[in-house]
Amino acid sequence: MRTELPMVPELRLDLQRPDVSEAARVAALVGDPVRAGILAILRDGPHCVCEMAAALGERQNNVSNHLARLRDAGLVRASRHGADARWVYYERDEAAISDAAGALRDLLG
Amino acid sequence: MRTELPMVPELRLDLQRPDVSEAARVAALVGDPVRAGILAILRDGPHCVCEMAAALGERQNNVSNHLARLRDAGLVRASRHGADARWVYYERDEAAISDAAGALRDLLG
DNA sequence: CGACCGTCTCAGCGCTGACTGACACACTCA
DNA sequence: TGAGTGTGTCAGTCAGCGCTGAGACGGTCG
Repeated sequence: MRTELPMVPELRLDLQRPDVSEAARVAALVGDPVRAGILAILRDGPHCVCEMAAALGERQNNVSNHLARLRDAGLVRASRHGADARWVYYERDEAAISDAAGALRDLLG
Repeated sequence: MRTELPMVPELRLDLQRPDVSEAARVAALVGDPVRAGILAILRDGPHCVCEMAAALGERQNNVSNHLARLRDAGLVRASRHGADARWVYYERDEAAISDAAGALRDLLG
């Protein structure tokens, strides 16, 4: 039972709408299990699409779709393999991910 | 241009599917702008539903719906006002929110 | 060159989830 | 007791998103 609540209800209707668009945008991206799994797999270095698809139990084009979302958001980068350019390796953009984590930390304290 | 990539493509199909269910669950919750706004407003102490609805520009029953989602997840607590029990004040459960932030920090580094 | 491979793109479909309106509930006050 | 207020709940509706299949692209190897 909280005692610091005001004894008389005093509505505070002057509250400003907080700007949480960035945090919500990032959280909605990470909120998908496939995209969260991709970011988790890429923690230990670059991987190609087929490796991640196999690890996640998802089809390649599906993983590719989610990778495009993460790429558009700037959270991952793509680069073709030097020896066999058919393989596309993805890696995390740690700077962008750090910014995203900062927005979430600002919201969740 | 990364030079530490293997010169010959060696598929690593032994990757384990990482467990990101908790992080994805939390992120999907925070991924909604209304719920993110609620958590932001509650950073400066308890507020009743009508205050948050006014600040967010949303209807009371809609905010109440989102509060139920956050309540079921344990991120917020509800308590009726001592003087006028019609008002329901919500406050953040900092322990649960800290756990949620930990799961996201573990994923985003 | 042609066959094959890994990846990307996109229309289509199905389903989840947010918003709404109406109603019910708990409480206060005249 | 009745009206009025703040909140909760629920079915209905609809936009949005994820998954799929088919096709196209770029690259490799014979």
